Amino acid sequence: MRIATFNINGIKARLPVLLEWLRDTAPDVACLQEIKSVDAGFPSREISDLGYEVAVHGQKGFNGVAILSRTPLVDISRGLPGDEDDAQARWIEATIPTTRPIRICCLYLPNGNPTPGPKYDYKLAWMERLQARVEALLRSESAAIFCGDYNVIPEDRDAARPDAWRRDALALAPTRSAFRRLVHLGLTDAFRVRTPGSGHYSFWDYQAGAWERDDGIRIDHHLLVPRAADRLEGCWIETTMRGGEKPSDHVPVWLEVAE
DNA sequence: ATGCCGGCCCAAGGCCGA
Repeated sequence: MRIATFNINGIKARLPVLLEWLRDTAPDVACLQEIKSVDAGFPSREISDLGYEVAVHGQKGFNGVAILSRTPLVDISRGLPGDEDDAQARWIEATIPTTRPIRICCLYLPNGNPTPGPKYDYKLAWMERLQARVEALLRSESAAIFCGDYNVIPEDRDAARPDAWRRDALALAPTRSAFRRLVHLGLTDAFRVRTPGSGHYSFWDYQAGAWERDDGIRIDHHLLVPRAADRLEGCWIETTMRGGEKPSDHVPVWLEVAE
C-alpha cells in the first residue's frame, strides 16, 4: 500500500495538478494539507470520479486537511484532541479497514513564526497535544502512522543552509526537542531510517530562486508506530513535482507499507 | 531580507505561509 503526504498549498489553485498527479501516480491513500477551503468548497466529485473516497476537515482561507483513499475510510475523526477552543483545521484521522487495518493521521503542524510570541506558543502547545495523541494510539496498539507537514526541520542535515534556520520556529531548539520527544516514544521517521544522507528536501520557498539553487528543507514526514514500522517497505520524496507546472512549494513524500 | 513569491479573502490591498 502506497501512502503519500502532500501539502498542496490551496486546493483551488492546485486542482489540475492534483488530478493529474492522482491519475499518474495512483496513490492508495493521499494525505493533503493546506487545502485552504471549507468542506463544501472541496472538489470531492472530481476526486471521487478518479476512484477516491474523500474525508475533509476544512476551514475558510487557511489551513485545512483531507484524506483521499481508494478503499473506504472508517472511524473518521476531525480535530486534534486536547483543546476544545482550537478553531484551526490541522488534523484528521481515519482507519483503512484492510486485513491489517492502518490508522492514518493526517496533520498540518503550526508554523510558529514569529518567535517568540503567541504563534510559537501555539506551535509548542500543539506539539504537546500531538504527543498525547501519539501516546494514546500507542496504547491502543493500532498500526498508526502520522503523515503530514510537521513544519519541523529535525536536524541540520535536513536543511541546505542549517545556519539560516537556527533561530526560526522550524528549527529552534524547543521545536527540535519536542520533535525528539515525539520520536522517542518509539516512532520511526520512515524516510530517515532508509536514507541517512543530507540533501533530501520536501519544501523549497517560492522566493529567491530557492528551487533553482536547491535551497530546501525537509519538513514533511511519515512517523510510524512500531506495529506500522514493522511493515515499512519504502519511503521516498517525489522531488520532480517541484519543477513542474504551477507547483506547490512542497512535494509529495511517499510511504510504502505491507498490506 | 521583519516576505523576493504565491494563495487566500474577494475585488484592493492586507494577511498568511516557512
